[in-house]
Amino acid sequence: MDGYTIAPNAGLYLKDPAGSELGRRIVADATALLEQQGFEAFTFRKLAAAMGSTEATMYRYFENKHRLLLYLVNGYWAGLELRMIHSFAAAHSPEAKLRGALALLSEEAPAGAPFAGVDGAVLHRLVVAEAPKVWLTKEVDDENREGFFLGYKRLCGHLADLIAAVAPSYAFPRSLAATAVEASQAQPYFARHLPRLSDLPAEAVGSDLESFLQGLVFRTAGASLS
Amino acid sequence: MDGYTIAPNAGLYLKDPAGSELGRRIVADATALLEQQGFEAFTFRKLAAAMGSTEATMYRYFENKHRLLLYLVNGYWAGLELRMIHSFAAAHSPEAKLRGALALLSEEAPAGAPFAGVDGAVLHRLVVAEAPKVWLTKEVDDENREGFFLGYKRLCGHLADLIAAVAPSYAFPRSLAATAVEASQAQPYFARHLPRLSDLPAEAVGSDLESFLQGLVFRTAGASLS
DNA sequence: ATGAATTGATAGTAATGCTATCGAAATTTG
DNA sequence: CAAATTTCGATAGCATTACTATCAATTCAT
Repeated sequence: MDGYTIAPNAGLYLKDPAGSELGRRIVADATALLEQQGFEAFTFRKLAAAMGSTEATMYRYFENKHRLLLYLVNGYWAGLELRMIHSFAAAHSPEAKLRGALALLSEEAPAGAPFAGVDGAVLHRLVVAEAPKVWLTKEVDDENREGFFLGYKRLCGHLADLIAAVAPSYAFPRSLAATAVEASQAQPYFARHLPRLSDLPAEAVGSDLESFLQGLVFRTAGASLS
Repeated sequence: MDGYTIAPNAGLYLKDPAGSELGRRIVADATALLEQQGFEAFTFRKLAAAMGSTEATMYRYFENKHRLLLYLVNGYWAGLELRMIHSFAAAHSPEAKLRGALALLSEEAPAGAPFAGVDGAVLHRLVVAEAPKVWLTKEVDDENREGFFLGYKRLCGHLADLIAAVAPSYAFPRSLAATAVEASQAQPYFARHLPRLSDLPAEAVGSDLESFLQGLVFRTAGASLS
């Protein structure tokens, strides 16, 4: 957020949307429209119409809507990583860092949005509902080679490192980290839409989610909980 | 499989594909083509061409490709539930049942396919790669009301019941059950395509996945591992 | 054997994803 | 300040997709 920026976004756009007013409006309006319509129903035509521009212009910034979604999702993860790193400064033990990281994952309405003019809660809902579609495609391997998933991998990496630090003998720190992050996204969604798949309340999930995640990670890794 | 069948598939088709030779071929060929092309690139036209029939005929069995996918995914889960229930007969304690259930979840190439002429391993890969798309849509709530996710909810329900039996004081049995099932699907995918998100080997994931899941569930719930 | 259901064949429509061209406006550069 | 370049809006167009409709041939049930 401040000063240095983690930007694993290169290659995701044709023209950097952060570099122009129009580009920033595309990102902001796209986030809102994507969240409201869902990825399948979202089109560049609708987006252009909604912001009084044209389809061709959208294609000048992003190759297609899949890349646009990837850009947004990546920005979300990069923002989360930044806040996570920031939170590490206040913690002194790896246990405390891990606890803080899991608390961050449990926030439904992240404070600072990584994009200007984008509501953090809306972006969060968008990511929860659409992010898996970003890697569940036949192009995963190509896109992974191009570094399009670095944001997510780095976020999980921090968590995995902390788990390994807290419980050096645990055999699956990366799997556990990824599982916890996935659960932090899936559980609130299930709580709201498929409540039989969750014990969390449909709303104000935050604190329950946090204690679920803490238990999941600390106990599985074999470290005591504080 | 034998005798009584769990069939939460009503409403997913326009005409029961299990009731005709053509219908069964549609299901079998669709599974193969979906797995090979991915949901986005898959079309009823291609399917019809591949099996020497016509697009219109596909639409006589399924409203659209989303419903078809739902039908396949549901069948997969129903089949898994059946094998799980079957495995319970051999186990005597809830611990043993839970352990057996997690072992089943770790199989990459399930033995008995729920559809005639469908390779279990192919269906498994299809479900891993496409299943989340089935509930990550704007129509979740409607489709949930129509019972389209019963297969998955029941499967997770069995697991949650066992967790609750094994660790009655644990607060999040359902969340843990769903998280374990999700991880059983996501981890092999990550191992193969985004290996930094997993500690499992890219292939022959089975036994490592099983020990990861066992640890995840038993230790989180607070029961000892056998 | 006859009526009903099933399928194939073909056509057609609206929407989607994407590319191309052109000129006006804005911005940069010399 | 003028010229060159980039940016953007406007419009058109095309192949594909998702889906519906119609009709005749065939199969199936009674």
